[in-house]
Amino acid sequence: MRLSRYFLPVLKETPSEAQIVSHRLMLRAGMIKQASAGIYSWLPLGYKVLKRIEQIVHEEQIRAGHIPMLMPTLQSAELWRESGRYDAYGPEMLRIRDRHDRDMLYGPTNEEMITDIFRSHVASYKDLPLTLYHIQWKFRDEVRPRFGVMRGREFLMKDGYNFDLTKEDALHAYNRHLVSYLRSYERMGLQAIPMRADSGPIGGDDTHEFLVLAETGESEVFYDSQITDLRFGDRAIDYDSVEQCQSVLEEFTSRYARTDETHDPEVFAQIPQERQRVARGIEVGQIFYFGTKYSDAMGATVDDGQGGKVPVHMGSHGIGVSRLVGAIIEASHDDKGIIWPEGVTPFHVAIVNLKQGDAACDGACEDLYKALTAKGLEPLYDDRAERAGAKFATMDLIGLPWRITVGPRGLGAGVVELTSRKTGESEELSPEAAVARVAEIYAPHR
RNA sequence: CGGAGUGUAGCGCAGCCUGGUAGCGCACCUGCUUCGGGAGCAGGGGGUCGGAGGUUCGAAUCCUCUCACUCCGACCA
Repeated sequence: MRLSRYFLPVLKETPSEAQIVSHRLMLRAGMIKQASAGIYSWLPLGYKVLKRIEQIVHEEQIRAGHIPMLMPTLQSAELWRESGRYDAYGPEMLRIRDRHDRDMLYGPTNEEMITDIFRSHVASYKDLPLTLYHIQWKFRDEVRPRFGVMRGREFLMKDGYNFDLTKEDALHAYNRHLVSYLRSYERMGLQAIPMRADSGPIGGDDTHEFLVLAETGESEVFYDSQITDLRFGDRAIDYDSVEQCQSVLEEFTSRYARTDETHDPEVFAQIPQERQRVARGIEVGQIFYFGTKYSDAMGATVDDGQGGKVPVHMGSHGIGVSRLVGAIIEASHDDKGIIWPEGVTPFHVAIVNLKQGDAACDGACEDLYKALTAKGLEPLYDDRAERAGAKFATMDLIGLPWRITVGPRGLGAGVVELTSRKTGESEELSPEAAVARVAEIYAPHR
């Protein structure tokens, strides 16, 4: 993409409504524009990041054997009356009446709808296990939306639902989700710690929340410092293996890690003092096992193969996709702007032309652009007639992890400069070597 | 939902108390100079001061109502 033809409305000054760094940077980098309280338009740059995150979530869910689909944003109140949640959910649910006076709602979640789909089409234990998911906009009419996309009213969420014959099978689904979530967050350059949590309005017995540590997090968290040394890494995992998934769960949940909702000071005190940590975190996902709560209420049963019908065991699992955009920025920025992890960056590499209009510089940039594109990379080429400082400031703000700087001085010596946004370190390379180097950097991310 | 605020150019703000030609910085347009970390000078365009009603010769300014948004707290992917 050539910056002169892109739509990137960056701001030099910080809009006054933004309090936390991710919100400020998203506004300044031209990623979002507020439409009304807690509701945002995603401008091109923000949209790109959102799509990258969504793509990672899809890939990891599919890898785990979960099946993508799409349910609507608007739902009929009927299903919610059946489960008993139409009244129970309260004013957070946005209720709408259509022209025929039918009660509708903008879905805050989809347990009812998915259970309805399931019971319509699945009647036998032979069709289990089954895990369906979608990534769709949700609406929760928060009393007080704030922090930009971190606590919006409309938000994009991946929500998945597993259907299993037995509790054991459903707990395997729970573990499978935990593993797939760990992988997903790591691909996004994040460390998200599973913490024992409270089930809230979804209901259920077993639940973990995934939290990204950040000073601006909304939840107070308590953990054993050993947990932050854990990495899932690129280990091979067989998602069908009960043992493997179980052992990952044990590895990542055996140490103390809880939110303030479930924090137990007595247990916490048993951790060696030097390993006790109190911090703040951002919730970026949650997994639940809730047994037969919805299948009982809504009659989702299967033949058990022995002449009887049994309600299926279910769980639901969510990743806050739009919230992750903010969470990643909270976890990765400096005073100049955003620093995108390679896995989610909107463009792979910046090309900064220091002397626009100079035949040698323009030509070298064009060649770089073509060569990078040919490698399947997406460069953002700053071809504006701006001064060097302005171009650097823009690129630092929007946070592309790598920048190739092309100027007459370097070109005279046959080199361009490859700079890491994160470390600020530069190396001088021939244009060909720079392209090869960038391709190599991104190889593990594609 | 309790408490506190704010709405004036695309963004950041001043003006309001004490009514009298709507202003500053950034951004934008034109020209010249500049050109490896948000350039300088000169010129220029852009506002029914959130909305409605009222008081007044006259309202951004005073009064009433209303809408929107933000912040603190309690609640939540």
